[in-house]
Amino acid sequence: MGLPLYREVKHKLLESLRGGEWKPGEIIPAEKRLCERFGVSVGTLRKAVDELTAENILIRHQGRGTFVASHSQDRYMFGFFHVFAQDGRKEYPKVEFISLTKDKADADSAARLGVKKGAKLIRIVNRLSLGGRAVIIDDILLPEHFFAGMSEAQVRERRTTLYQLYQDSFGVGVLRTEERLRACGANAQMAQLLGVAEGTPLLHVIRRALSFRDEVVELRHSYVLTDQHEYFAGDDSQGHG
Amino acid sequence: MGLPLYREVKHKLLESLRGGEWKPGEIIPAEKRLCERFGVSVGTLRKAVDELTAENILIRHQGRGTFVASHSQDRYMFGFFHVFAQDGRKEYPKVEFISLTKDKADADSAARLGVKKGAKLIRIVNRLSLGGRAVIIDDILLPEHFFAGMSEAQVRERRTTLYQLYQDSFGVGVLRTEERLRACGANAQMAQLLGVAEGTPLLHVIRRALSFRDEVVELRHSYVLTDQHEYFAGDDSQGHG
DNA sequence: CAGTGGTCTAGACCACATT
DNA sequence: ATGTGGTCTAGACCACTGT
Repeated sequence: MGLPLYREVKHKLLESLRGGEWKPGEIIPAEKRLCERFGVSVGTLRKAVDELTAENILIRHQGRGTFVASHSQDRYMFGFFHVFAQDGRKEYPKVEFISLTKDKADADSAARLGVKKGAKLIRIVNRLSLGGRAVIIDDILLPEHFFAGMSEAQVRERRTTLYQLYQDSFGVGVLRTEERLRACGANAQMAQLLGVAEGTPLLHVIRRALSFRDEVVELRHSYVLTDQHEYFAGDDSQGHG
Repeated sequence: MGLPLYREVKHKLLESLRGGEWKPGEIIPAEKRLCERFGVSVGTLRKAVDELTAENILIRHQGRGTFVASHSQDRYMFGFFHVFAQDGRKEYPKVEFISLTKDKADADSAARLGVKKGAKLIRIVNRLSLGGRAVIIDDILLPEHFFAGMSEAQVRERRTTLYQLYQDSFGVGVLRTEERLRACGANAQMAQLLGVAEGTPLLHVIRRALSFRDEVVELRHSYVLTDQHEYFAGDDSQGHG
């Protein structure tokens, strides 16, 4: 044992979520129901749910209910997109599809994705603009076994974020991401796509997107032109009232 | 009122902290005492303290007591230093003092520090090494009114982190930081200090360090050589048991 | 209105650290 | 043994949302 009761409850909730009893966007039973189901008091149940909301797995709405987190335009903006104009203005990027190809994992991609070298990948390249100017190249690598049958049309014609596409069309929910940053010089292709000279310093963001089960679902290399923009690394949640 | 009781309690605790009733590193009264003092129940008091611990303002130790957060080597490593070897190894940087000079705020520094253009600054330059190799140049700008009388000897001979020096010698506690990242090419001085060619792409980290009262206490430009190292932007706190 | 999450209480007992 | 924070209960009432 040794495990606090509210942790056990949390694990039982996670099991139900992983098992698909409640899907992204759906409501989960009221606190009172869950208390009866698990045989605990409100305070204990709430502490379990508190932790799950802190981890962005559940979302509470007073008076309405508690919901399983899902990907929306807002959540994307709030939690996953970190590049802003230097003056701090927030703006949705305009996404321009460049290509979708099949590829195989090289040593670096294999290590970061947790697949074997040579494993089949789908590769998507996008160009993102902010304030009417090309600022970011996204080079996205997806293990094919999560996204079998993904077509160029699907990606090109979507009217949502990629993460919503993963979720809605492939049942792959991105729960959290982990980013590592470096600096590099623009190669010929990036230079051309961004309209800058070869060798221009770019911010290189390496993002791994993780599922519920902590599988690496996407590896994304973003190359960012930072002469007029900045990447924000702040703690998301601060309550300094 | 409209403000939940536990928020009021939190604010009262913050006032006592700001007023200096309890100083960094000191213990605060036991929960029972605080309950009596504020006339609330344990649960309510705990909820207030919960938020303050989540914000790294207080630290609880079961069986010992609750303490005001202070800067230690570990906390520095855990919360403020984000550059690691590519393979993920954590390592304390070796810090080498380069210079301490007096300076005046240019437009950019003034804006980021929240002082007037031309305000007096103290400027410290350090070189940091990881794995025996120079990897980071820190260019640190301090508003002089927070750090009057800071001497080169003080900075050169300290055996602690800078943030501990700020706290112990000037009563300036760094509570949280906010970082923005860009890419740039090495200028002549950086190139020389890092032993690379001029123009080499560097990661440029712009950190603002904030006090209790949300004053900007330090502006730090870090220039990082990322051929063998990466900057980690992950959420610190994750409890995926 | 009924149902939901949000706050709050007054106590109990447990786990841990220090004396 | 004492004092600390950590967990848990069984209720109560409030604030918000939808019908």
